[in-house]
Amino acid sequence: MSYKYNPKIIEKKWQKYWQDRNLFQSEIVKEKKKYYILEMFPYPSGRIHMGHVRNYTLGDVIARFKRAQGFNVMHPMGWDAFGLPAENAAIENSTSPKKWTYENISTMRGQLKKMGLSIDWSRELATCDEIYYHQQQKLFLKFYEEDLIYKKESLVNWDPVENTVLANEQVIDGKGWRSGAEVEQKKLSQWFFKITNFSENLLNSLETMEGWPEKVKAMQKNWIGKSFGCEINFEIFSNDREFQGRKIKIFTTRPDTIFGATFCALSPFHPIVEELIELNNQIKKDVEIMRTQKISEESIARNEKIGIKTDLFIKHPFIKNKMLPIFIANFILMEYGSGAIYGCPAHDQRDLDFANKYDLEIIQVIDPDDDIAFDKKNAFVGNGKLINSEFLDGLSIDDAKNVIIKKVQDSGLGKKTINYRLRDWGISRQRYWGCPIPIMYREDGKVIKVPEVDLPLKLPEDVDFSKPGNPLDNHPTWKYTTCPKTGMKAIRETDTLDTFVDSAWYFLRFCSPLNNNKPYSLEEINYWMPVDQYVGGVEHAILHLLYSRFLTKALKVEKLDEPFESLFTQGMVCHNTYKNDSGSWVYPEDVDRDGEELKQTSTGEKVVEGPVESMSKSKKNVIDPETIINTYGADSARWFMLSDSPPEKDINWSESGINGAWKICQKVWALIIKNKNFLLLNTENYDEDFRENSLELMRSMHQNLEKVTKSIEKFQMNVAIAKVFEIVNCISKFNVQNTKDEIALSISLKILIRIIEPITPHLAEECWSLTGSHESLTKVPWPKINNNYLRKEDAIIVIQINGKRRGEIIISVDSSEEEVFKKIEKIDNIYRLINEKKIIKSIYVPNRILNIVVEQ
RNA sequence: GGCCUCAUGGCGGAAUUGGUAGACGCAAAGGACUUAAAAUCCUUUGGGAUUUAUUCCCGUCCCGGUUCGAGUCCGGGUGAGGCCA
Repeated sequence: MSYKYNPKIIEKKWQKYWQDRNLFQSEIVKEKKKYYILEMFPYPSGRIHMGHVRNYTLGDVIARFKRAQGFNVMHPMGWDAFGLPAENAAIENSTSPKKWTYENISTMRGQLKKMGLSIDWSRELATCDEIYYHQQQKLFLKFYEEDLIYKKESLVNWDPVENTVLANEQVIDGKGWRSGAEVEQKKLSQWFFKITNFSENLLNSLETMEGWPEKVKAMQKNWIGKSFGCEINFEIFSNDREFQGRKIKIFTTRPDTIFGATFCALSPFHPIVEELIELNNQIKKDVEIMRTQKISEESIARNEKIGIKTDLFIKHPFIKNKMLPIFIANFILMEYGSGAIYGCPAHDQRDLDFANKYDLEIIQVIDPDDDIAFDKKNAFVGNGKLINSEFLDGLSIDDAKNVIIKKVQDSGLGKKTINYRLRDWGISRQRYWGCPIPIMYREDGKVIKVPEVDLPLKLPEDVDFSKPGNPLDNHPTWKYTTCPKTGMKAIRETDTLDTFVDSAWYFLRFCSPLNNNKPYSLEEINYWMPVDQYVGGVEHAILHLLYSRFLTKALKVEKLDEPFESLFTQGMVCHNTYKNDSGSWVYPEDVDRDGEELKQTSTGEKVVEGPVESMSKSKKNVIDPETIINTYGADSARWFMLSDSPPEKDINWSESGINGAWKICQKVWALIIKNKNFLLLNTENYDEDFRENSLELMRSMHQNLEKVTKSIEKFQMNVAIAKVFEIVNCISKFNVQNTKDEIALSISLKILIRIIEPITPHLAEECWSLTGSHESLTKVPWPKINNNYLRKEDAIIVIQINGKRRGEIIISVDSSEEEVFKKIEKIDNIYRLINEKKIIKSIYVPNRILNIVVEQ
């Protein structure tokens, strides 16, 4: 047998072994405790990348670890397979999105299998499978009936050249990514999920979700953005009888500043504005320009604040004869509050910028608690006491809010309101490669559901991508149909569903992926859900995770309220970037190190090393996982992904890192081969009665075993790896002197093999086969930690004088303070420091530290 | 601008949650083996001082505090990152 470990042959061998025996197939076993481990499923872009390797290695370690601990583990895999890139590929390579997607899936499935993941492939699904979107269409109709889905006019990014709707990420600097045309805002009728019905629920549940990172919970909390505010109805003052005396409902989160209000601003989409533009051509022109601008919170913050002055005023409710001018302003969202605000320039930066621009009055109503000077450029938004505010004077901001809200309510002017930043979830996409929406519009104007028996409503395959716009809409026949009840002519909905809908329930579908009658089976869900551990990138902290939580709640599946018990967000994989003289990015494998100089192999150009950044195709700082697996083996790649950096932090890919991983795999193999005769010893009943160096070995084995176990549980894979190193070092140094030692060594080697299985499963199985066992290591339980070996006979006690470390002693465990004192008298260095000095006090922590405080 | 994280050797990072700072790995240097290289193995490695020791001083971004004792807790600052503006 060779001392050199050859992963190429051995990894293939065990992958086949696992597959042939269906070792990772999972089914309900009522008497066993279940464990559902899930990693965020990949988009089938073509090939796996290092981010996937890290993500799925982490999940697989947990899956294998939990299996070893006796859990009934489900570890499925699928494909987030709908989406825009398939359409882009279709246009570029004149292939069909379906063909492109399934080919990619096939490639990537092969790559994942090469990683040796313990996945239950019998549960594989792709969201573009008819069987999957068939069930999703049923869910759509269910939610439509329950009034959780509705249609309304909404703004979209419109590319006037491509004649198509753009996703936010396709708008770059306000221009279409492909055409470069100025993107316009266009109103389209679109489908929405009433996620806002669940705002409070989604917010409250966060409190109880202990398995989630605080960071992610904080992001979701901000996103939902609950705030208390006040609606106040203001009366319009105008010379025009049309408007005079009418009311405008204004929303504010700062009702305390009402005496500092100096203007009113309306969204360009406000109903009053609709009337105004009919009367005044200039306003109409200006508003129309304003309406084409992108309006989002972000762009509002960045864009210049622009207002259109109207002839209207509102009457201040508490200051007699005070009139505030009404503007139409580009920084007011119709979707937030009531689409109308009053501006208090002294205490809101946005309002101040606006007031300065249009030369409006600025009235300070808050007197800062601290001596902070503020001026015409910087609004004061800190804490303070009310001034210039009549009956509010002298109150704190919070008190003033309560008083004014009460006053507003008592006088019938308005009411206290709770406001959420969270908007309803727009799920319409004017795209082809997505789940068709099972709705049709009858010629009499009625909206008709496609009957369940007619589902799935399939995507047509003969589509033409050469024309701009939505291929479904352009299809010559697909959208023309007839109402099944009346026979009237009808036109199908040509929007498809946002791919976030696909991924918001796939974790439920994994429980019964082949069920053709229902989206999910209750029995399976009751057993498997919730997901015990979800692992994925933090970039999905808000949308995907919030949508998944919403859908789970909306489905009301018995007691299931939250889908993911625990969440872990792993860091990214980074690499150095390289640029050549011509300024273009260079692939790392195309860089040659010639002493200090870097050269591009293919062109001979000089190369400059740039900063370390997350791997991305655009910067070419990518390493292909398959190349790495072919060269070093999957086990080395897996080891590297877990070592060094904590999983939640970014990891930097390095040649020396993967080399180190390769070396340790070889080292373990060499260690096992060297001692393979001892592996055959029967160690079943030899767990006690070790002495001297074998006792030493057993102690460090069990101490480290405990640390490995706890570290994996805490997701500190880098620490677990460090402890495995210590175990390897201990065993390597061990000298066999008698038969007891042989047993101790044999036990230790078997522990080592068992605990590296989650990390390097192929290597571990191969080593295990040398023990004479004919069983897969995956069936062998995790080693038991024997507490006898954790207990020590001696303790090292650190001696401190006045808090400074002055030495240490070794003394039997649980010695008293007196015994420790007795012992240190014999130590010159310590004795000389405490001798003839008055001991003021001493602090003794048994088995750890003795601190003696002496008079200086 | 608001909220939230984080800051430890040349590098990635440990540290029983207030109790020996720098585990483990990488890199580096020296040595062994070899005709040579690779591989492997051994030794050293936070900085400084000296009397080279069971020595002393400094040291976890900076300033201050609490404590017998602070990388860990509190206050202030600086810097980096994230989310929301």
